[in-house]
Amino acid sequence: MQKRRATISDVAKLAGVSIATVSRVVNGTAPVAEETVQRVRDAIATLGYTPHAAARKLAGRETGTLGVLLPEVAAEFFFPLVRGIAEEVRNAGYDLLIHVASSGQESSLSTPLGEHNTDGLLIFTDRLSDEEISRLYNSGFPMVLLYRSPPHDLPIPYVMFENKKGARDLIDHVIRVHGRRRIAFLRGPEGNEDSEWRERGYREALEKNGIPFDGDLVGIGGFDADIARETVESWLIDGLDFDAIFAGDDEAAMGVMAALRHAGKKVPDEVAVLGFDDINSAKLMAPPLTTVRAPIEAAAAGAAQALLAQINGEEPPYQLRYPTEVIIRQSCGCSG
Amino acid sequence: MQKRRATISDVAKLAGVSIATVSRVVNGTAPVAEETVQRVRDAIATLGYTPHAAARKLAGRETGTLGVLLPEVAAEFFFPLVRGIAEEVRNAGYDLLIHVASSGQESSLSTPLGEHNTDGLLIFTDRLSDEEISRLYNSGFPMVLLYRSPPHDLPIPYVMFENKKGARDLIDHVIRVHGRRRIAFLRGPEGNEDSEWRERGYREALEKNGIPFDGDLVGIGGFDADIARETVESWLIDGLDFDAIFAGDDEAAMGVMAALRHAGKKVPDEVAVLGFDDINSAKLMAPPLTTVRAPIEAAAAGAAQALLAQINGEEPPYQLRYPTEVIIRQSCGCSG
DNA sequence: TGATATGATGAAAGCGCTTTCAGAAAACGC
DNA sequence: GCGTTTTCTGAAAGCGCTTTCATCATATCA
Repeated sequence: MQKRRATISDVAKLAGVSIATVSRVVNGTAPVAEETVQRVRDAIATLGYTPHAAARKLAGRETGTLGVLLPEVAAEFFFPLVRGIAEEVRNAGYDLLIHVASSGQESSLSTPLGEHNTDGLLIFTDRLSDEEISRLYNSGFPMVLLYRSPPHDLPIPYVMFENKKGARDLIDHVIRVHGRRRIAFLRGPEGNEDSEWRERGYREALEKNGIPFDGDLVGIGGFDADIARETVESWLIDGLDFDAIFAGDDEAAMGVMAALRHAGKKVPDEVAVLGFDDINSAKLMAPPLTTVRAPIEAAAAGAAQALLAQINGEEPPYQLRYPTEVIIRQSCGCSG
Repeated sequence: MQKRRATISDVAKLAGVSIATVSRVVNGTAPVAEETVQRVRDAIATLGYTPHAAARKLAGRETGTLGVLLPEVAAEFFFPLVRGIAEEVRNAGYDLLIHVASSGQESSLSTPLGEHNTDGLLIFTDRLSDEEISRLYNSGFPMVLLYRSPPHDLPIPYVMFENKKGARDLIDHVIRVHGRRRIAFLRGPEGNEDSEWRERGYREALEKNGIPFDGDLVGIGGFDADIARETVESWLIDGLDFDAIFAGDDEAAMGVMAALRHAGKKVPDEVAVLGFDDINSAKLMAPPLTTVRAPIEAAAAGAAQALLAQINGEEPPYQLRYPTEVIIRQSCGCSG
């Protein structure tokens, strides 16, 4: 069934030239006579020839593909991210190898990604151990980290949002404008840096406004709707007193709203709800979510560019910090 | 900076064996003396050797990677899909090459995917022309189609949901149980087969219950929250009369709810809202969305398995049809 | 014990491509 | 006109690996 696919020598034979010439017209790496080009083109067309990627990579020094390491979790957050990367990578003529790290396999980027198989790595997962990252870095492998800073203070480029400032401004708003003082906070996944910075912003805003930090008002949200929902439900059962909840991110905010709604608590009258990221559905929630806009797609594209720059031997920016912006909608108490 | 990476011959030299032997211990393709194995293992460890994927692919006959062709659009729908595929593919020891087709480039799967570069393709996009698909099929290239049937009745395996039945049952519910009769329908993207089947189910339910089909009640939703929202908003302005909206999918349902809420229409009292897919946020909407559950992840995994089977020379199932199930929540009028 | 299977290894032939390196042909310079 | 570029093209050397094929011990059998 599977007829042998055409190779470069088939094309060469048909066109009556050498394989070197075929390679040259395919890649445009050297001048070839117009007439010859035409003959080769025709041969390629009639044979339906496609260059074999592996052979190409082996012969050339680059693999022509970039890897992305993603955690297993599904989140709306991911799509702009992948889109931003894919766009940039494609424009640069690279392929994108995506590796979704399962919780099972720890730092095994053994087979798919890694030095021999990609020209560079975009790492967005805590699944890769610090050691592995150090090892890759030390071998001079190009990479950039997404939303986490490098281990051991290694000078690996990374992209981050202005989490602290965004969170601070957001909390400040709900305190100053809406007079909230019992503001709860839902932490993201264990060890998540975005979450740490957001918490710092939260604390700073509290402090700035003379509100003492209360550990009881901090729970886990895991940047996940279901987890956040459970936390809030248990708070409700415990009779915890709060008049606002900063959910950590928008996904969690969705769970928070569901819990509140289920318990008959009015948002924002009784409890203000605040998110972070401004994912697409934020504006569609009931009530529309007041949140902080993080330029996810732009940041992802920036990361890809930094990686590409690095591969091309340029000095990439060490840290890419993307500005955030408070988006006022109605869940804080403002009127639409 | 970039020190030359260790190759198989470096390992062979260090271990004092031939490269053939190294290859054998790495792949376990032939018996090797225990002592030799150990020496080779040590050499690999001290050199930090990783096999070069391209070389491996070139030498062996398989590329060891599977391609997925995805449309550019971001949807929550996507992630379970990718997860299902990634999981299956990884378990089978393959890499996953993801290609996000941009609207710009038509059917150009020229470089990244295609015959020489992957062992098989999972196609989920209308970006690939029928001709291209036929061509690939005729060259015996393994592939499976996601959520679309093959062009020209080619026997290409494909996976689909029981869209019609799900939609029919859903609409039937809202008619019989809640007495709605002016049920609007929002079509998905132009040419989308899922949407076509859902519409058929919608019409069948209408017919079965003696409700004449009314073209005015059909609008475009594009499986997209923003588009759906606009359509409903314009309906509201036009004063269109309806007491239920089947949004086509859950994303669109979210937009529908936002439009209705904005106009002060009560859901479900004045207007029932129905979705399709049962994405994660469906249960978190206000009110929780009555929808049809489509086993997206399972279907994706099934598609991957079918592709793998095909690659291994087995006869894959021609059509994989995944059952759907109506999920009653509150947006239809039922009480939680 | 001689003949034969068995186990462990190396040599070497590619896989399909890119890329020097050179040579032939054509164009140029004075 | 004859040396010198400039264009165009082919031969051939790998890229790092897998995989026969062949070889040489060693183990097994009658």
